[in-house]
Amino acid sequence: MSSDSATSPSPKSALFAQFAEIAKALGHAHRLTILELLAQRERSVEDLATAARLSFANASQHLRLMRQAGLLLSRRDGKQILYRLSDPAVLDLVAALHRVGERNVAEVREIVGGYFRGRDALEAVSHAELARRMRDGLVTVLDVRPEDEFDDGHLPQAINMPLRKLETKLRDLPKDREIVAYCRGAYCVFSFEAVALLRQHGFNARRLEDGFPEWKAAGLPFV
Amino acid sequence: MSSDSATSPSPKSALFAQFAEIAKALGHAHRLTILELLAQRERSVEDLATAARLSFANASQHLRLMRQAGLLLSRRDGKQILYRLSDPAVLDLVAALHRVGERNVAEVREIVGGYFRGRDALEAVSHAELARRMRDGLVTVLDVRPEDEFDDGHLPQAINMPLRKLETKLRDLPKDREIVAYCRGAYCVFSFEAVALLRQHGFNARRLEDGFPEWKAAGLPFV
DNA sequence: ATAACATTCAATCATTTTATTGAACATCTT
DNA sequence: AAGATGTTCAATAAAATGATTGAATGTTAT
Repeated sequence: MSSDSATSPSPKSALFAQFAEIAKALGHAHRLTILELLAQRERSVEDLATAARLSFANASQHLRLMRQAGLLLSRRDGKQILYRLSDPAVLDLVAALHRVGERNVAEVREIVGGYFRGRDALEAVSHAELARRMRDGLVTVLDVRPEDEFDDGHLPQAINMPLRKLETKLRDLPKDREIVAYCRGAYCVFSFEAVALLRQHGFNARRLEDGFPEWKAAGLPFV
Repeated sequence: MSSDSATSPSPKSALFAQFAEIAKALGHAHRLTILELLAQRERSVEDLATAARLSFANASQHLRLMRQAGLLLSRRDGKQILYRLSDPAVLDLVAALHRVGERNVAEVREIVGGYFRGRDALEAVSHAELARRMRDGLVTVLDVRPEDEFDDGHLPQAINMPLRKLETKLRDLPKDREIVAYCRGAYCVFSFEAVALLRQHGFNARRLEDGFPEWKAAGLPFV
C-alpha cells in the first residue's frame, strides 16, 4: 500500500488543476473545430464564428476560454481581434489527442476506417515523402482549402482549387503526373472528397496524410 | 471569406466529438492524479482511491469515465478490478499537456519556477544522460517512490528509499559518487524533496528530469 | 461628436458534471 | 449456502458549463 502516495500537498495539486484547465479547454467539439481553423492561420472572431457556424457571442466565449487556458493568443487589429494558436506545442497536443483516439476508441476507428479510409483506397503520402517527390518534380500539388486560407500560406507551387470549384477546373490538371491533394489536416474532408472526385475522372491522385499546419510545423518550406 | 468552411457534415463533427470526450476525460485534477499513478503500474480501484484520497465510488466513477474515453483498460483479477493505461500514447498526451502548460500558462510557470525549480538549483538529468552515466558506473540511482511501486518495476540497480524513510537511511548512501533520485514523473515532489534533503546532508545529488514511466516508455532497460 | 462596427461582458436558463449515499452485483472464503 | 470483500450502479443535490440575449466597451469612419 502506498499510503503516503498523495501526501504531497499543494504545489502538485495546483499544477494538476492548471493542466486540467487546459484539457477542459480542448474538451468541446466546437473548440476543436476552432483550433483546426486557427492552425491554418490567425483569424478574427467573426471569421471564426461564421466558419464554425457559431453565434458571435458563443464563439467569443469559447475563444476567451481557450485563451485563458493558454491555448490561444489574441491581438487587436483595428476593430477586429485576431486570435492565433499560442504555440506549436498546441498542435502537438491536438495531434496526441488524435492519436489516442485512433488507437483506443472504437468509435473513432470506425469513423476513420469507415468514412475516411473508405474514400481513400491508396495510402496517403507523408509530408516527408511529398517533400522528396516535389524536389524531384514528380507531382502536382493541389490545395483544396478555401481561397483565403490558401492566400495566407500554402505549399510551394501548390495550385489552389477549393473543393466546390474543383469539378469545373479539372481540365487544368495533368493526367500524366500524380496529383497530391492536401487540406487542413488529417481529418479535413476536403482532400478526401477531392481525391475521390479526381479518381472518378481518371486522374492519378493521392492525399497528403496530414495538412498544411503539420507541413509548416515540420519546418518544410512554404509560401 | 471561407463560407464553405464548415460545410463538411457529420463524419468530422462526429470525430471531433469523440476527441472532445477524450480531452474531457483529462480535464479534472483528480483524474490526472489517477493517470500519474497508473503510469507507474496497474492498480486496483481501492488502491487508487486511497492513494488519490478519493472515496471508493468517486474513484470508480472517474475510472469508468476514463475507460469509456479510451484512456484506460481494466481487467478482473479475483475480487479486484485492475486498471491500467490503455496505451503509451496516453503518456504522450499527458506529456503534451504538460508542455503546453509550461510554455503558455503563467500560473504553471510560476509554480514550476517557484516551487519546483527553487528546490533544485542544479539542472535535472535527462533519462538519456542518466542511462549513459549508469553505463559508465558513475552514479548511484535512488528510487524515492513508495515501496510497492518500486517492487513492481524500477531502474536497474536502483536503491529504493521512500521519502519518509530516507533521512534514517542516509548512512547507506555514498558521499563520493553522484546520486540521481527519481520518482513518478516530472512533477512528482518526492524527488525534489529527496534531492533537497540529500544536499543538506552534504551529498552530491541531482534529480532525474522525468520519472519511471518515461524511462520505460523510452525503451530503456528496467527490472 | 456621432454613428457604425467588432467584440466582450453580464444575466439567464437548460444541461452536464461531480461527489455522496446506499443498494446491487460478482467473486472468493468458509 | 452464507458471509465478506471489492466494485459498480442508481439516485440525488450541488456546482460547473454551454448557449442565448441584450447591454457595454473600444475602435474606426464620417
